[in-house]
Amino acid sequence: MRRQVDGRKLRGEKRRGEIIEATLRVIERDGVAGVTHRTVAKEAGVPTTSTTYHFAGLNDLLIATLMECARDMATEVYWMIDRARSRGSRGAEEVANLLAEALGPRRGRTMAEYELYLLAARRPELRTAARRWLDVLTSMVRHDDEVAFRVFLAGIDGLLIQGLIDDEPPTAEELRPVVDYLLKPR
Amino acid sequence: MRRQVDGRKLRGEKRRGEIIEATLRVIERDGVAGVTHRTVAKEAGVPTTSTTYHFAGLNDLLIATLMECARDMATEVYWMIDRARSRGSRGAEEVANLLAEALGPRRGRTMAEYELYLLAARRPELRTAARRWLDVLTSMVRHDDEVAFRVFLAGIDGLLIQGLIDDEPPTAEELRPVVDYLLKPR
DNA sequence: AGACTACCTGAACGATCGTCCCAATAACCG
DNA sequence: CGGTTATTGGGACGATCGTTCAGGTAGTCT
Repeated sequence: MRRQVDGRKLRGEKRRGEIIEATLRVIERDGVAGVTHRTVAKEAGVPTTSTTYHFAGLNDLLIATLMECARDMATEVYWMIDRARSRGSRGAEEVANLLAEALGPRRGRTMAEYELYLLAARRPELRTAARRWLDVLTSMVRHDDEVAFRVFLAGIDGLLIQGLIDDEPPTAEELRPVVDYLLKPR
Repeated sequence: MRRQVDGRKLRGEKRRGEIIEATLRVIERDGVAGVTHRTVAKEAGVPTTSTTYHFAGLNDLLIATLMECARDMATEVYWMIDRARSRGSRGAEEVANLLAEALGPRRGRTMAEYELYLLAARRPELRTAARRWLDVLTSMVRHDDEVAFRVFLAGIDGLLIQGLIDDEPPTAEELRPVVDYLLKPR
């Protein structure tokens, strides 16, 4: 039974985490295409070979980044649903605000998430991670609403993607009627 | 007034078109990341320098490919709407079938379209081309249904993207209830 | 203290990249 | 027919890529 952890491993895993965060920043700025050992290392402020030491290859670095990203997405959208529910009929307003935020100040992050999403489409080993936030949300909802909830999630994805190619990001007010209609029960 | 076109330019534009088609095939197979002068040239069966002659750079090649792709998408979805309308209440079935087809046999093409979509998010000069099919469809619909139609288009996009990260593509039967709910009037 | 091990890093390798250069070809114009 | 021009294609340049390697540093263990 080891009571004292290896200080070296602690620093190593800390640096590993910093590299992942730097990778995410690079993807937000330049896209997945801009991710190389050297750009990530420069962003993280570490030597080039450090990224090859902590990750078997560039592929593993992207996988680890998607894992981290998926975890963030899941907890974030979890709290979004929670807040929207607690506000009752004002839920639509809350959703519209969050969409406008994702397409405005957090636009880079949203692009990064969908790029990793498409990366998962080509690499089966990434799919469970990419699906995680969908699964988390689906498990939160009543089973008799399953179809309505799937439509809701699909609508959110579609609004975000279409909002990404707008010349200027849509405001919460513009999004509001669409979200209202999307949430309106049949 | 020139009545006789230059035969050289005709062959040149034909080859230019072949390069664009080859680029689209490369994107379907390996993604935008796999697009280089050399891979495209090999796919098209032309020497490497031919792609740099007909396009000012790799960037222009991707732009031209997105243009072509957007044109195809617009006409394709135009006929989808047309067919769905002519079938009246069976429209939902038609839409579900087309979604299943886009996620099954035409999965590579669907991935390529969304990759180019995200590319447009980063390059403003591509946005009008990427938005073309949205605009074409929006102009087809009655103005009092605008919100409902936007929700419909967003739902289609969301279902396609989510279907791309499924381990096995959803069937038309699985898609059917969701599409039904999506088309159900409020 | 000495052996051990995990972490760190500068240098370098071969491969591939975008792009340029220039000669060759062939269709068009006068 | 000679001159012009658009297209073709082989070769090469410098830059950058992923990855390897060998040596150096510093915590941990006996």
